[in-house]
Amino acid sequence: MSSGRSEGSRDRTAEALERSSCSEDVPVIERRNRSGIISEPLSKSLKRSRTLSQYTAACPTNTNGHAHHNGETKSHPAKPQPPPQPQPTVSALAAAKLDRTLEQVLEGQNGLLHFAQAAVLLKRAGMEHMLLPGGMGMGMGGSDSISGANDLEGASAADSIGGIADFPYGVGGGFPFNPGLFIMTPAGVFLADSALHMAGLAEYPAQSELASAINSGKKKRKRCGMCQPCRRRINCETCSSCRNRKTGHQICKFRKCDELKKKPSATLEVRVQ
DNA sequence: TTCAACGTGATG
DNA sequence: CATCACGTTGAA
Repeated sequence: MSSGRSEGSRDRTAEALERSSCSEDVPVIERRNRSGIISEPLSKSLKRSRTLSQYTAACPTNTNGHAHHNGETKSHPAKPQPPPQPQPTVSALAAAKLDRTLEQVLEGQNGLLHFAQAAVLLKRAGMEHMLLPGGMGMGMGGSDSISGANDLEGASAADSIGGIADFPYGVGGGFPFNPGLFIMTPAGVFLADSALHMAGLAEYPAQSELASAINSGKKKRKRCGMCQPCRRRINCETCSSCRNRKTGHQICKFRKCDELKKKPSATLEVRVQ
């Protein structure tokens, strides 16, 4: 049980450092691992933490100078943008992007499709008419609009669709989709798997998993990457989780995502009818 | 394969 | 309720 806690003092520094400066300027303590884990800002996936734009655009391709890190943990004062690769054709790029998007969306959102993304996916599946009768609204026009993360970001108006009240189509009004196809969460509106089936997207291998995951609530959830704890980059090394990391396999208490603290069921608000 | 971390049951 | 411990997942 209470094994050596001799390390309590030595990591005080790290803790203090972090405490005093929320703006991580921790030059020294950036690497400690081998069960000392410290520095590594969450798992790699969260290093490029899914910022809002990523939730919607889900496209880290740094092509357009649209580097726009929102809540991105800016550990580096000035991030030197790696040289953009020579752009292929727009359509090729868009296609690649879409594939990426799908993957990332499927993974990143715990199986929930963000509305904007869903729209794109549906469109890709030739169902855009279902979403947008006139091809208007939410910033997605023709296929050309897919070419940039911009429009998706624009579409990320969905992000601000905090509630159904803001829903552009007024559920039950002109909205062409069965509301039951959507899952409302505090983070936005997502497509339920039934909609994915309709869109033929269920064929994606991950989909069935996700579907069952959603239904059973059994899938490992991911940190949101945006809450305070998520943005914390240093383990306190003093909490029980840190102390018992070897056996406990738990993230530092101070880094535990707020979303994950909640019960999964509390996050998934499924609208039926 | 390794490692970080989530889920969950057991325990105090 | 907090903590511990283990199994497991998911990413690198």
